[in-house]
Amino acid sequence: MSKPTPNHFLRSIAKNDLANGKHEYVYTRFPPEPNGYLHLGHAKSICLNFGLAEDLGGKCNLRFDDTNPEKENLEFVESIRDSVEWLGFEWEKLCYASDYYDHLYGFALELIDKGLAYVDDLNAEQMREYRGTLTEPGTNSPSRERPVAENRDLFERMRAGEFAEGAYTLRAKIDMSSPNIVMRDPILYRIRYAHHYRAGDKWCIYPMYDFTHCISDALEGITHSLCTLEFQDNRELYDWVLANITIEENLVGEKGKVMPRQIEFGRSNLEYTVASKRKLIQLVNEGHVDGWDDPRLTTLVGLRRRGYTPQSIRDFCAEIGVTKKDSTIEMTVLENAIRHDLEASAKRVFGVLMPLKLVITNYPEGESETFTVKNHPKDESMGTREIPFGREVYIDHDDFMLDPPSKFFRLGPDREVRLRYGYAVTCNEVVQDSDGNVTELRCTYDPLTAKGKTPDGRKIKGIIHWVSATEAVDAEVRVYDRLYTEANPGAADDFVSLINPESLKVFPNAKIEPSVLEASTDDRFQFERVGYFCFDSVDHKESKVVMNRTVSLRDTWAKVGGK
RNA sequence: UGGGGUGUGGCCAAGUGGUUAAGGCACCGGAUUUUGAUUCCGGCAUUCGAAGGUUCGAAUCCUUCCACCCCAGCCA
Repeated sequence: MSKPTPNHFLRSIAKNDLANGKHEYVYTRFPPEPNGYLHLGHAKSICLNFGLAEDLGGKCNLRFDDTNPEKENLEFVESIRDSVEWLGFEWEKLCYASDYYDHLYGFALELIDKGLAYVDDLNAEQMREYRGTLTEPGTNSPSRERPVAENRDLFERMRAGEFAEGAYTLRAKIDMSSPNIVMRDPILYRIRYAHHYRAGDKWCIYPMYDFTHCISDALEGITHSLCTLEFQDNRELYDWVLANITIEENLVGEKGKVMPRQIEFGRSNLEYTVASKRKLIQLVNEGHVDGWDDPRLTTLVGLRRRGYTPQSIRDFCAEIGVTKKDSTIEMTVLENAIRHDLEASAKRVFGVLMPLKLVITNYPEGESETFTVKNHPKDESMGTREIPFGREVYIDHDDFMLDPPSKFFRLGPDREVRLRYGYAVTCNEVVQDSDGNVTELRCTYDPLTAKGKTPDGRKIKGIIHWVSATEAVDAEVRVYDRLYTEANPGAADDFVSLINPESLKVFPNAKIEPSVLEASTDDRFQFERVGYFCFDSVDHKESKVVMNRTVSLRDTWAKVGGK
């Protein structure tokens, strides 16, 4: 099932760098900011960075890009670590940009001393005005020609906490008329009196991303710094910083100096989902979903709770590829990945979501039997299990119609259907309540049809699943559907109004075959003819079975118009 | 209108001047099937954003044009 390694452009670059001796090894890093939970987009980056290193015999660090204390915390760090591990990747080193604050400060001093950075007293609004526009060059700040000694003094005092937030910034002295706005004297440091979840209160100045990221890469000996397309303009600054500081050695990386190269790749979006952190926070805070791990979300914790396997997500990432253009992936690609994995690995069981009692009137009262059935139709190594059968069983409401069309291969008045692994039964009587709802079916069975046999050779097209009425386990089953009614909810003004009201259907009275109770809590099942299910990691207890539908089976009947 | 990018079937995506333009997903047929599942076979771009040009030969090279995305946070 594991696919051949896809040869995308980044892999070609890395292999080429190895082949021509530019690098002796490939060293990548996955650098999330710990300001939220990881989602599928991050999985793409994780699979890319860790996968490339794995593939080419290199290394990959997990690095927290934690330079904005106001948004970051330990809970996110732990969740991110957990998700990366869950996906099955091992980092060479666990790093934090905040561990480089001392080094970073030193490099800032170096730039000041070289006359390549200056302390500016423009406020945010003034700075915007001086920056110019997309089509007009900026103008130099009055502080731009501040003498080196004064810059150094001011910067040291910024660090010492002598100034208010926003009073000063440290800026790189590059070119206010650069066509690339990133290069118009970018801010390197800002004053923030904020507690850092890791560095505590040691600092009141914090380095900006553009200054931090390239240096972090260099310190760790990263060879290929992969990031998304929107950082393409930042690459010029990335290179500028590294070209203008002195890195004697890679302080925490491999020996020898390497100049990391930033290369960008396109993001992938999934239809019917949103990935923006802001929107996810809104969904959680306004209670539209159950939390960051709501099974309808494509956060990694959500997908995990939904029943997605790490393998399926890795396969998905391999399937969508890596290119230099942003893409929008159809939901079926993700679904195919998990179906493919679970088809091979999930144990088959019977589960009935909407139970309809079926009484076999000619089956001896008080008697019962058990059938020994395969846990997987093709994989003998998965063994067998016993399922109890008796006079009363539950079948799914969907498998009965009062007035079925001819194409409906299931049960209806006077129709015959096979109870899978058991006998053929014919429906003789339909019991309805005063509202006309079907409440019970009374059938007769043909004792000669045990175990799939039909001695007289008659064809029984319909086969349905069932569960013993006396032995079945009660369960709550949650069936999920896409969270939005439109393919690109993120583009709408009010994405909340696009939430699919049927994204969660709860079946509180489901009946499941008893063998499920013997399984471990992270086992996954195929309810035959229905879909793939797992136990809900939050609400499932021994005393109350709660299961989630990961994904349905392909259903050509539903497509024809059955449901 | 400045700069940086991208355009191959419904969605992804190989392809880097030379057989009939890989593959996956989706879709449509058909076979097998005690899951309308799986599996299996078959179909699905005379055409690569457009128009010119170079060449014996182009999705691949050149020119022009068009479309879309990103950049004016003391976020990352």
